[in-house]
Amino acid sequence: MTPSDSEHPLRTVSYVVLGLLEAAGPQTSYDLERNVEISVGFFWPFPHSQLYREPHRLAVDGLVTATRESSGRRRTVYTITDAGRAALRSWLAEPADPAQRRDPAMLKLFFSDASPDIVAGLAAHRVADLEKTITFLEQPGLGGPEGSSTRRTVDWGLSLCRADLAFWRSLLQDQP
Amino acid sequence: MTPSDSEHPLRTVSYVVLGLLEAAGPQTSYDLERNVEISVGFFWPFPHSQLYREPHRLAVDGLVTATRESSGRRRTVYTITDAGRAALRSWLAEPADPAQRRDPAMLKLFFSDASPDIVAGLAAHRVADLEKTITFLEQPGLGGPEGSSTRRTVDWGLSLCRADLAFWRSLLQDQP
DNA sequence: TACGGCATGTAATCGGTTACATGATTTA
DNA sequence: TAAATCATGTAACCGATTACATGCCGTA
Repeated sequence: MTPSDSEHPLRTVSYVVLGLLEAAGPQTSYDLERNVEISVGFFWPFPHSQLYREPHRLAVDGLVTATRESSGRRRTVYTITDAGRAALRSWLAEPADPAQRRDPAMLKLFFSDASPDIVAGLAAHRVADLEKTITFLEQPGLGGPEGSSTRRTVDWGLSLCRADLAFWRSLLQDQP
Repeated sequence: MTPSDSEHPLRTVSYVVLGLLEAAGPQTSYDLERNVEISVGFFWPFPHSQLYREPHRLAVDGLVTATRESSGRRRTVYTITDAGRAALRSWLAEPADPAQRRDPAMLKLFFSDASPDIVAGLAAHRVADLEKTITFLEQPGLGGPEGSSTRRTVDWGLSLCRADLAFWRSLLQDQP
């Protein structure tokens, strides 16, 4: 075992950084932020400060290299290393942890017996939000070419949003 | 404004505690843990330590009362107060924050271009997990009577899991 | 009455989030 | 050239999670 690996345990954000560097080439933290925003961040948001701190950590462990511009904005461009690629692939090969859903509206519905009159408004808001999201995801060309991984992500988002929408709509019908 | 309210800002877990105390009556932290486990926790898990610390905080602000047994396990039973009920209802009436989804499997799929051969295994695991979950949720009588809020929660979980399952299954078919 | 597991609680770490701070480009 | 916004980064707080620690209770 080389001394460069096995330092800090990696978290989800680590693999997001590694994955984006692998998929879209060397980037600054700002580039990462932009790429997250239009892809992963849509269903797994990070505050931007994580995208500044995390690559720095990865550099310490040798999973990325950092080169800082000597003039101008002196920004840092990160590049994935072979060790980084290995870590990424190893993570990809592990079984995935179970999914979590955090839906405050659902929570309120669950406790709505304490004031049943809120259900209609809750559902109406949820329906409007989901319709907006679905419209966004249905933009032609959003996910890229058929069969690409970004396209699959969008399709997945769409099907889950539609199921969610159907639920809240049926709730509206049941108690108008 | 009385001095007892308006202290700490409340978080999601606060309302889960208040909601459970309102719905299921006075409880100990352990009772809360059990109730979370079979309901809310199914889609919004908390570590048990939160269910010990949070009611304590709520007691400080007068949203619950705490009575400690003087013998035996000396456990603390919490009861929601009128102020607590008011806080709960006020939260219920506010518009809900948008839902978040955290799905590590989806993340791996998104980055799977770095090693495409993992997709089949990923999908297979996901399908198996989702089938197990769905079987669990389909247990007759799990959600309680038709039209109850727990029942609606279960129905919602079912429809989302089914949409998720359909997605991963179609992925398996596309690339066997 | 001894033992094992259930129940109860607390302490400390670790990471996410918020907030601040500054410099570089662009545009009016 | 001044103002506004974009880009870049850092620091501190706060809460969630992990881990520990202990005591009660049922059972053998």
